[in-house]
Amino acid sequence: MRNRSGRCDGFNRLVTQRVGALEESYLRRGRPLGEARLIFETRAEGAELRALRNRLGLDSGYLSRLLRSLEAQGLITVEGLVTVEGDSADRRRRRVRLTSEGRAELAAYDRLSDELAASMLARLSGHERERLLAAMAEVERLIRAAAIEIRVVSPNSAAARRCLAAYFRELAARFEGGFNPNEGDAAAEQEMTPPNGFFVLAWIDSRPVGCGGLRRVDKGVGEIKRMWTAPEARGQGVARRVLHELEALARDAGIETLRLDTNRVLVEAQAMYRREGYREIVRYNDNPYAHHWFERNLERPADPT
Amino acid sequence: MRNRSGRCDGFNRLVTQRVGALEESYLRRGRPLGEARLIFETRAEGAELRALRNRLGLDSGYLSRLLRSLEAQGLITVEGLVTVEGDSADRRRRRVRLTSEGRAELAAYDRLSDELAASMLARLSGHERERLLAAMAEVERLIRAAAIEIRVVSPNSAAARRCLAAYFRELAARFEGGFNPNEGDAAAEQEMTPPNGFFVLAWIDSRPVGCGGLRRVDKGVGEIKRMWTAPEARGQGVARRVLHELEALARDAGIETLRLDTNRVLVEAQAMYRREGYREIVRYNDNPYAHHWFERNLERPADPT
DNA sequence: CATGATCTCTGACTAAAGTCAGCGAATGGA
DNA sequence: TCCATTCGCTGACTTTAGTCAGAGATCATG
Repeated sequence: MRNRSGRCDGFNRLVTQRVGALEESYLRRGRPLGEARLIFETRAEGAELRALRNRLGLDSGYLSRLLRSLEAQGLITVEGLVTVEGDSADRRRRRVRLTSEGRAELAAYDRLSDELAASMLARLSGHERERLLAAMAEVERLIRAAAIEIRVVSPNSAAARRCLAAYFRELAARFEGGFNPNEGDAAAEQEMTPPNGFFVLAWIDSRPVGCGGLRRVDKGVGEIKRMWTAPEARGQGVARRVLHELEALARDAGIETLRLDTNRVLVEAQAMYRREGYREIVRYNDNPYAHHWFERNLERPADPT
Repeated sequence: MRNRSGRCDGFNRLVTQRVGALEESYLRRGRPLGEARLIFETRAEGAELRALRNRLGLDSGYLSRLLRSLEAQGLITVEGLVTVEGDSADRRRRRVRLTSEGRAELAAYDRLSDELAASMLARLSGHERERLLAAMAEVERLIRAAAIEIRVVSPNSAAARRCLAAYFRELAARFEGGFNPNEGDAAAEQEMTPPNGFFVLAWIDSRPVGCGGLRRVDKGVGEIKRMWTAPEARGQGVARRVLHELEALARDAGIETLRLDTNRVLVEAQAMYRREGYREIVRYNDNPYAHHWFERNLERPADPT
C-alpha cells in the first residue's frame, strides 16, 4: 500500500506542478483565474449556472459577480432557458453563452493549454510521445470510470423517472416505427423493487447518467430491462458497470440465468451484451419491439468468444 | 495535432479537477493553501529557500512571511546552511527544516493525498487498478523525462565546474583506491570545447543534474568522458539523454567511432553503455582508473544484443 | 391560493494571495 | 578595495477568492 501510494504521490505532485504551470499561463492573459476558469468551463456550447456552480464549486453570489464581470467585458451573455418543445422551462434558471469575443478568448485559452502540452512533448522522441499520449488517455479513461457510482434506487424516484423518460424518448426517436411505452412491457418498473427485482442508477458527479433494471421472472431466472446510458456519458463503460451491478444483485438473489431482449437498431447494446458473455437465444416473449433475445448463465465466467 | 491535443485537453481538465479536490482536502486542515504547499514542498528532508521560491514560484517577501507564520506555529525552523567539509557555505542562504510537529503535519497531508487516491481507486477492479497505476507511473516517467534539457556549455562555466567537482568527489568515494583528478586524464576538459569537442549539461527545472564530455582523439574517432548524473536525478534517463546528445554532436562533427573507458565499480554505467550499443574492446589507453573499454560505431544502429 | 423551497442577484464583509520598494548583510569579481 | 549583485527580510499596499444574509421572482404542492 505504502509503495503504491508512493507512486500516486509522485504523480499527484507532478500533475499539481503541471496544473500550476497551466494556470500561470492562463493568468498571463491578464484575467483572474476565476474568470478564466469560468470561460473555460462554459465552453462554446454554453452552460447553465447550476452546472457551473456545481462543477466549479462556487458560491452562487460569487458566481453571479464573476458573470457580471465577464458580461461587462463583452465575453458572455446570460439568458433564460429556451423552451424546448412546448415544455415550459423553469424561468428562474439561467444559461450562459459565450459571445463571439468570448469564443475567441476560449480559443486563446485552449491554445495556451495546447502549447503547454506541446512544449512538454517537444523533447520526447516520436515513440515516447505516443506512449505518453496513450498513457494519458488510459489514466483519463480509468479515472473517469472510477468516478462512476452505481446505486440501487426506487424506480419511482425522481432521478429514476427522469432517466426512464429520457430512455423512452430515445427509443421513440430511434425505433423505426416509433415507441409507445404503454405497449410492450408497460409496468415492468413496478417489479423492479426488492426483493423481487432491483433498479439501479449510475451517477457521475452526483448526476444520474444511466439506469438498468432487473426483475425475477422465475425461480432461478431474471430479466434485465431498461438499460440506458445518457448520450453525454457514453463510451465510458457506464452500461457495463450497471450490468455488472445487476448481475451481482441477481447472484445474491439466487438467480442463475439472466435474459434480455433488444431492438435491432440498438447495435451498440447488442455488441456489449455479446462482449459480456450473453448468447443469442430464441424468442422468449412477445415484446413487439424486440428482435433479438439474449441469455447468460451467471455460474459461468463471461468470456466472450 | 488538434486531435492529439484534444486528448491532452481532456486530461488537463481532468487533473485540474483532481488537483482542485486535493487542495480542498488540504484546506480542511484549517491552514491556508500557501502554507500547506510550503510544508508539502519542504518534505522531511528540508529545503533551501531558493529552491522553494523557484519550485513554488513565490515572491521572496511572500515566502518570508509564510515561513514566519509556520515558524510561529512551531512547524519549521529556518537556519543557515551547514558548512560541508570545510567549504565555507554562503551565509546569506538559508534552509528550512520541519520540526517533529511539522513532520507530523506533513504526514497528515501525505495521508490526505493517499486517501484521495484510494477513494479514486476503490471503485475499480483489481485489474483496472493495476492498469491505472501503471499508466500513472508511465505518465510520470515520461513527463519527467520531457523536463530534462540538454545544453552545450563551456566546461569552465560555474555550473559545469560544480558538476565536475561532484563527479570527482563521487569517484573518490566509490573507487576502491580513491581517486585523484590530477592522475588519469587531468586536463581532458580543456579539449571539450568546440570545434574539437563538446561539454554538455543536463538541466531539470534550471538545475544542472548531469554532465558529459566529448573530445576528438583522431580524425574519425572521439572519446566520451566525464559522464555523470546527480544522485537525486538518477533513474530518469538523464545519462542516456546526455549520451544521445553527445553522439549527435559527434556525428555532426564527422566522428564515426566513439570510445570510452570506465571503472569496474561503475556497474550501472557499464550496463547503460551496453544497452546503448557499446561493445567492450581491448585496452586503448593507460588510464590507471579504467578497467573496461568500450566502443561504438555511430553508423550502425544501437540495438543491444 | 397559501406555503415552503429554489434560483439568481446584490451588498457588505473577511481572508488569502500576491506585488513592490527598499534595507542590511554577504558575496564575487574587477 | 570598491561596486554591482544576491539573499533574505520588512512594511505598505492591491487584487483575488470566498462567505453570509437577505431580497425578489418563480416554482411545486397540498
